Amino acid sequence: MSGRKTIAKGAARSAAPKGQAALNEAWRVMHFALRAVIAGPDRILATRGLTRMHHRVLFFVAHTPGMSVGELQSTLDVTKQALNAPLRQLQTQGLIELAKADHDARVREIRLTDEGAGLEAQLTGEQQRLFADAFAKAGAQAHEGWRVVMLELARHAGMK
Amino acid sequence: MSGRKTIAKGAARSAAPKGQAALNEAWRVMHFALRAVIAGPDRILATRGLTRMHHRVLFFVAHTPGMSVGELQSTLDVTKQALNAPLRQLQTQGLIELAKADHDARVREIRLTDEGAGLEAQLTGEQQRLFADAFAKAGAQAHEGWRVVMLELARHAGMK
DNA sequence: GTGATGAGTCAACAGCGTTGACGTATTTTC
DNA sequence: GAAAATACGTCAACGCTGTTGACTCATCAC
Repeated sequence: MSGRKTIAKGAARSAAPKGQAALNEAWRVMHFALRAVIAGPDRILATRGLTRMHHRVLFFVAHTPGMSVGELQSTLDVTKQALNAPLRQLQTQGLIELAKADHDARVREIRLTDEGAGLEAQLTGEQQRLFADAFAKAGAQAHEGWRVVMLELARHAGMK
Repeated sequence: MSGRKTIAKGAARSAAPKGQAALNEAWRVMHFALRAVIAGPDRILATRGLTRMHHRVLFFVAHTPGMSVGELQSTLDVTKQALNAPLRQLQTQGLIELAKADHDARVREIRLTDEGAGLEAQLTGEQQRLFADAFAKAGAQAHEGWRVVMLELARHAGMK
């Protein structure tokens, strides 16, 4: 690992490392990219005393309003005990609402309140702004290339 | 910024989502890609009763042989107590060696044994194989695009 | 009515990190 | 050469976040 060149930052059109070096770089870069995307939401969540678990709840409920507790549980693949506390906290903070379902009074349907929807939008907005930025600066072709490589990687993880 | 160079998008196998949909997709895809890259090493480590912390140790020691315990500690940003157990386990499994430094008998220099180096190579090899695969299937232009976008994202995380 | 289901709760515990306090060997400082 | 400072190891207490297990309660299905 010699003192090779450091990755050019602004002008991203620098020469790509070749062969083995490229593979060494890949994992590192992905790590930092991931951290960048996570950092924003985490910071916002922390100010409310919320964690990534809360974020996950907000995320899925935003995409599937009226989701039942059980559905959310199996979606997140956690136990109901692990879900209980975050759910209550989100509720008492006025970010989500639990209401009995019409068709079955046992199930409780989860929905975002206006404030919850606002927070969720803020969180994913923060992430999307980063992606939009990166895609814009990198150009359409780079965007497409990024996408193809990512899908190729994701194939191995049974992406659904 | 985007130096206009023509990148053939021949590798694109499906239509890219446009606008907002593309941003929604990005985070999902990145998630799955990450899982794919992590899955292999995790599986191998699990068969030996090792965790990601052990992996991190192997990784850094492989890149900087003779590293001291203190250096490793601050590199990983954990306490010495948190490092102690994994370090001993790796030692008793014969994957690393701790030896007194010549220049200072207080510091212990960490090195991989042959077996440790073998495991480390297997772990990163597993990851690199995935990347190499994805890059090969996606094509050189896609690889370059991927790289540019990732660096653009990573910029926001103070990549060093 | 009986039994199954969705949800919530209490309790015990496990993993993995933390802080704090000490012990020990070795090096540096004066 | 005695007194700090340093590098490492270890014991103990604790916190966070998840788990499994057992139980209650309300509601639904037959």
